[in-house]
Amino acid sequence: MAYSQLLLSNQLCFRFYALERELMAAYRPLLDHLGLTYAQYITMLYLWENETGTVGELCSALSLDTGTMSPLLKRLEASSLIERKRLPSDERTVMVSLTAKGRELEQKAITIPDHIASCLLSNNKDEQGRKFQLLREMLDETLEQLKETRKEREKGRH
Amino acid sequence: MAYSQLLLSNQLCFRFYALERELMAAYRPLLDHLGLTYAQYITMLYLWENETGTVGELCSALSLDTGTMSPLLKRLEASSLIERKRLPSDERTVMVSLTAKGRELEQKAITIPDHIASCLLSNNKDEQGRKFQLLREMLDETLEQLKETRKEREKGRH
DNA sequence: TCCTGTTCTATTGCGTACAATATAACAGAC
DNA sequence: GTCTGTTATATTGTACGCAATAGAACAGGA
Repeated sequence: MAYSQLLLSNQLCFRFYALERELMAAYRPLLDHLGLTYAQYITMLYLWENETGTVGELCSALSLDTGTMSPLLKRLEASSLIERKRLPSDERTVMVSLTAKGRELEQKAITIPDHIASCLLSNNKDEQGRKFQLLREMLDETLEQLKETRKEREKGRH
Repeated sequence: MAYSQLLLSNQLCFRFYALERELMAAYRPLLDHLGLTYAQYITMLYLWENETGTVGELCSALSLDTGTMSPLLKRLEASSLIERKRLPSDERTVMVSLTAKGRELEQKAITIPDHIASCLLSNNKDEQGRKFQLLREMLDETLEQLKETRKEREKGRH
């Protein structure tokens, strides 16, 4: 027999894990229509917002590893949505920027947030709106707490 | 310039995405100690709780695809933590069960939930306890809503 | 200039995650 | 018993996600 803390039904983290994948499943048909994966989508979100960015800035903003970002950017470049150019001032740095085609794609994406919201919301939208505001705050707090704990852990190892 | 709904900072889903990976990062050093990944860990959680299960039951309980579960179980079997046997009564069905070694591993795992909780909690633990109760409820509601929407979407396609 | 250490990106290897497909075993109709 | 359709699992191919490593470019000191 299992210890109660190890029961799946008691695990907050399993809920996050399952919810994240269910969310991705909600995005998938919408993003298929744009020819993007979710990781590629948030990369485009960053670029629609900032026009350009280095690989490091993208990794940092999206909390992604270079081992994920590097091939992802190559695929976006292969789709002609972005360009990659090394800076003349520092040949180590790769600057990523939108192509015309990449900029145009934003028009196709603007309906996505509303569509996802309709998957998340049920009946009484007003109450739900307040609830999601609260949820967002709790997620931000939790994320901040996790990052802090992680930093301390990593500091302790040096 | 980007549309406000497409701003990363406004996206609830990006928070889930980032939080899920930060959570996995918190688990990783603990699970490394057991020689498990998170997906393998929740599979073991299921088996510690239920002793046995078919591949389909595991997939359903953990919301995982057979394409994920099948090789995962092979790795757990290679680590001698589980056994896989086809049922004599129905040769299509594979029954998964714990080995003695797999059952023993639970002892090493019982400290993990407390450790993760300490990564999630900050100062005033009492208030945080209530907060996480609320968070859990909201995650359950959201997950339920997403699954329902998904079912309707899939029903609509047939 | 040469050496050393750092920074920035890319690559490799392993383990998910999932769509699509394959395969074997079963169940029922005839 | 054979055919047909269904069920349960496995396999293949693509794309993350991340640790570890590699490699090129830069910065500063002797």
